Amino acid sequence: MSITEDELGQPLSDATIVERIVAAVMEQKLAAGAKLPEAALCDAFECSRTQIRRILVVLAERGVVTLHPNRGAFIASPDAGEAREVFEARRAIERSTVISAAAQIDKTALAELRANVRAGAAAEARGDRGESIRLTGQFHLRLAEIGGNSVLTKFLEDLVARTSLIIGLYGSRSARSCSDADHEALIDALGERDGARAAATMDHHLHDIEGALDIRDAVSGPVDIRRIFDL
Amino acid sequence: MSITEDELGQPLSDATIVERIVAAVMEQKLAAGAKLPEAALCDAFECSRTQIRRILVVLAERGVVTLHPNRGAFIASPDAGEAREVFEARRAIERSTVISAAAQIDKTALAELRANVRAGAAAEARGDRGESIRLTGQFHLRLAEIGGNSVLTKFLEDLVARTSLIIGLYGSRSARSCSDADHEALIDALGERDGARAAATMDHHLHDIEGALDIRDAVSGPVDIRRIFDL
DNA sequence: GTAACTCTAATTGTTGACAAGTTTTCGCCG
DNA sequence: CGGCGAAAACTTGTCAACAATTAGAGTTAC
Repeated sequence: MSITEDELGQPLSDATIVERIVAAVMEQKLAAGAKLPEAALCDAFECSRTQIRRILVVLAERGVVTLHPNRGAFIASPDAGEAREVFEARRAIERSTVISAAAQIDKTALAELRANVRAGAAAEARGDRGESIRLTGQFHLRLAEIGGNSVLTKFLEDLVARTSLIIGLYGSRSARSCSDADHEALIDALGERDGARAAATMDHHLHDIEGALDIRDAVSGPVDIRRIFDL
Repeated sequence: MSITEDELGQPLSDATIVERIVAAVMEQKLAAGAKLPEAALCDAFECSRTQIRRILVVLAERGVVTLHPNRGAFIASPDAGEAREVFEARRAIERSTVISAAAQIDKTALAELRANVRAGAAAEARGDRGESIRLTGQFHLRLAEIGGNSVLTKFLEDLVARTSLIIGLYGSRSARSCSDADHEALIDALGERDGARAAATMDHHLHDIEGALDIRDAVSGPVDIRRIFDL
């Protein structure tokens, strides 16, 4: 069973394949550091190597994939510094998107966001961690879309995917990535069109997520085995 | 005479060629809408079509180039909506970079920024518009580097290049893109490590630049010739 | 038992030829 | 003379074969 199953259809577009790979990353089905062999991708998506190589360049440009010359493509694994930079970048961007969203939001959009939170809670309840993570990412992206700036939304898409990798790398098994309570507080502020409060809430929210992680670089040099085992 | 003239050297790296094309855009040597034929680029940079095609994908991903299927690559020409989005994105990002920069800046970095302003003024005085524009862009990027967030810096690199296109499209011939006075005010605030003031100055500065432009879409539909000539 | 070395297999990177599509040119007709 | 249409020339997109590099297995020596 292939990932795509395009039912005898035409070849998938670049955009579609990129989206599917990014989605797999967000659902934690592709972990940081995973190898992406060209042949396997060609096989899975039933496409040519030319197309896959082009797609890998795009993913590398987005920071989701790292290309090692002559060794191939791997899902990126952000180090501690990059992880912190991604969160700082998200705070900068989402502060802006959420203020715009507060100014523009309508009943329909609010209902949509509430539905997202409900669906996320349901996924969490039934233990579908991948879907839960995907939905919380979706929440932030929907917010950016409501804000109406496609340039910022595109930046945020990349950052959300990279955040999934960071949570996979530095998060504990139990901790939730985004709390529903935070998202609800955000929705409340948006409902009252209170941009400043929404921005403050978002800033707090992102700090919380980052704070719940244990962002430290693994020691890469000559490891002191004795130290690790307290000998 | 080729653009590169690598003096019998090894083939240029992807990164180098991308940088050179972006630099040409920033210096307004490549205007919005210009066609980039693969053959011409291969010729100029003395490289293979494979490499050029890969580079065009990267530039497209960065928003500097637009790819029209079966028609080739063109320097992007942002419409009015995109232009405004780019400025809003810059305000979001540069607010953050400038606050970080204020917290981290030292004498060396300050001197460097002052030198940049002087060089820009000199270029302006001798009428080297390209160099002047390049240097003002450089100023903003240097600031981001001082801020120390490479993720935001990379985003800003793309936005600065796109801003050059926007200024080329919507700016009047005479207007300067970035005023030296603004940059000096920024340096002053940074020198006093006053992040909040630096952020406010930057916000003002970016609004000024945008305000000096006449960002309107050319009417693309059935043009009313009579209206245009006031008949 | 381990470390270093070699050889094989597999994967990535590049090249050149070919197919598909688009622009331009040229000729024809109104 | 201007507009229309067909054909040629050119440009882009794709593919398959080939070259280059690396990972891994197996072997040997210590």
